[in-house]
Amino acid sequence: MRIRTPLEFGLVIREKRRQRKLSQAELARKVGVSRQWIVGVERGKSRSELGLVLQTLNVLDISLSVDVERPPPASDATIEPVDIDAVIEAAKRR
Amino acid sequence: MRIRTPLEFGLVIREKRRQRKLSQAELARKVGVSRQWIVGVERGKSRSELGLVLQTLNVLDISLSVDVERPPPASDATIEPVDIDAVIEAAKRR
DNA sequence: TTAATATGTCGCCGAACGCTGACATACTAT
DNA sequence: ATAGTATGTCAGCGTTCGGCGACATATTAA
Repeated sequence: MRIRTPLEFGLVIREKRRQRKLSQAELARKVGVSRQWIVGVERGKSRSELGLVLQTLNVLDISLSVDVERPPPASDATIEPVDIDAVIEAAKRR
Repeated sequence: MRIRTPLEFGLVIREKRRQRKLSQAELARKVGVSRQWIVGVERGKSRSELGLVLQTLNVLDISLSVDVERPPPASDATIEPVDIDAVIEAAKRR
């Protein structure tokens, strides 16, 4: 599933926590945060600490991955233009 | 690529930023954060705000996803045990 | 080498964090 | 109904954030 927002993270976490039959308090203990913090992430709090969020995912065995593809922004040549004059200048100097 | 730590996030961001030939300053402007903040995430600062990190990934067209699989914690029956007495009790009452 | 960019680090600031503890309101099971 | 559990929210507190501006140190270009 594609993740774009903090809320989506929260929903995934909540889902997995329930699958695991853990209360917020139990999960909090395992992750090493307060129960209120769990409430926050699950509700999509955007300013949650990245590290704690990752820690939570790890505890719940939720694996996160980035696609290393190339979705070109729009349409443009990716070929590097060459400044021929600069090349010549550089060649002269050595 | 699997992401487990804030540092891994940082490395991916840095990589993609360079592919896009953006300076930290330019990326910062696009994301709407300070240049110092970019320095922080790229170095794996664990307490970076989740929302800003996601915003950065979006700007760089880095897509994030969670695997909805089931990597069983170890080995145990996932079959729910049934409390037969409880069921009978419940049936009596209605 | 020299100049220009890019990157990393510092201190100061107001704002928000995450924690504890306490309540209030669901939800469940008996 | 009623107790037990789960969840959401509040205030108060010390800590850290992320922004700004200023430097110091790479890295790159001429």
